[in-house]
Amino acid sequence: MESAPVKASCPDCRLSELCLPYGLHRDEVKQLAGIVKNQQLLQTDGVLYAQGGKSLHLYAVKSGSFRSFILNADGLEQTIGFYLPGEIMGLDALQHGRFSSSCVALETSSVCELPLSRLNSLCSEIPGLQMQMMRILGKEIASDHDKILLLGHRTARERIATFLLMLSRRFSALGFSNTVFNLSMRRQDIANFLGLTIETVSRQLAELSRQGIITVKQRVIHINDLAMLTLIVEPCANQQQATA
Amino acid sequence: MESAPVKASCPDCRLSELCLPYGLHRDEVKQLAGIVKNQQLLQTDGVLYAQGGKSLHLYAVKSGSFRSFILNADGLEQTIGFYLPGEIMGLDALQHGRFSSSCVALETSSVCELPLSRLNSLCSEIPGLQMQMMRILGKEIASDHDKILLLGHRTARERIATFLLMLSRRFSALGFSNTVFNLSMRRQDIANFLGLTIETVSRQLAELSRQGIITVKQRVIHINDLAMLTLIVEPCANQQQATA
DNA sequence: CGTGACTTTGATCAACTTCAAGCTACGTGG
DNA sequence: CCACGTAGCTTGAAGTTGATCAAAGTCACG
Repeated sequence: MESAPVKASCPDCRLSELCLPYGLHRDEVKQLAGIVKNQQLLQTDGVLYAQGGKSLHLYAVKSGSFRSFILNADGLEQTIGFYLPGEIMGLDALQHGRFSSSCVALETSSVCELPLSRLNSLCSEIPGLQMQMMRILGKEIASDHDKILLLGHRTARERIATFLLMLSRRFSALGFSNTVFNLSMRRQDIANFLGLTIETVSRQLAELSRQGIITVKQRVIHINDLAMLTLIVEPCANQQQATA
Repeated sequence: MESAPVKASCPDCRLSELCLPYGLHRDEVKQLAGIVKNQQLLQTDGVLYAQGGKSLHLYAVKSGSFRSFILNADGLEQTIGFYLPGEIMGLDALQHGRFSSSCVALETSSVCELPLSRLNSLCSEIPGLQMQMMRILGKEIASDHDKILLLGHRTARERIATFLLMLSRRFSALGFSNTVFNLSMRRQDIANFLGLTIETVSRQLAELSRQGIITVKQRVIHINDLAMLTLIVEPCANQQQATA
């Protein structure tokens, strides 16, 4: 399916502008590439790291996608987020050196390993890298806040719409289509992420489909009316548009 | 009520072990204190920073408490979190240099201002400070994940119990009682934070009170049965305890 | 072609919201 | 010192949304 892991090479990686090297000079990127360990390849459901485990690395998604989740006291999962190429995983372990969540591959995927100790040293040497680390951490925090917003005060319909738009934007940033994409996660994962049941997710997707806003064919989503989907997420923008 | 802002002095601050100076050597703490700007004093509802505003500082709570929230597209608030003394605010602006949330004082409160530029430089010089920054950011992320967990799959009763326990632990860490404390936030803020309505919050508090688990007198909460409150949050711990 | 995982659809039910009214504490001015 | 007004909180009754329970449908893969 894929050859043995190759030595990572940030300067040649097409994701470098979305990933850790963003904003660094050419020679600094090379320095960074020097500490990146060989890529690790995972099959579907392969565990990248497990809650409670010791953290020695951060991980950058090289290809494929991942799902992170927390096991609560009852042993039930709460999906915390999905990771696409260029995104950094394992940040929640920076607090105590142990992962407070688990992370599994949703499909055949690969990651670049970033040893924390060497990354920390390099941050001291390269101010731009430290800046970028801060940006990435700030982004993770801001994105978690969006999730809190999503789960706090949104209807099932709004949650689904937000979820689809969120993916649309991220695929778009990766250079893929923002209207046609393939969900790598199961309905169960979506439901769990959105704080809903699979039945509700299924019904809401069916409803959006019935209204012609999207077309659903298994895991393939086709967004027919991006504007309408946006209106669902921002009801009051409706009025604003009416006056504009 | 309080005298004019005084020059911050981390080495003498009783919060230093909970705040940014944690883990630093004596002389490093002094260096840090050197960049901390004068404290800023805010009255109830005073705005520390506003969503969209440019970020030049991080803020550490010196006294009092704060509430951060996001205004969504409809103009409705979602409370993201509450901050107690020693906690760092303004981290979500690290992404783009602009605040993605607003922050207001819940009571007469004071903060220490940490200029980002000087903090960054100092991080390069003091590895321990950079470590602590990472820890603080990791903690923020982990705590946001707990909030996602809370909002995703919890009943109203479990949310209230979790909220009370969360405050109990934080007050305890500050050296205050973990069973008797004063809520600085209104019911509206609690409801909004937990993704509920004020009526539901009121009813759940009344129910817990009726069962003798807590006593509510306006904003004063008395936890009578901490173990029972914990059981509400971790239903299956019930069974585990039964076998132990 | 059959098995199992995943998904969809339908009917019923419970939890939480909404709407409405009354209560409590607190501050202000007469 | 007390009447009044207001903001915040509580309580009750009715209404919705999404969960739960149950069954059938679809797809992938051996």
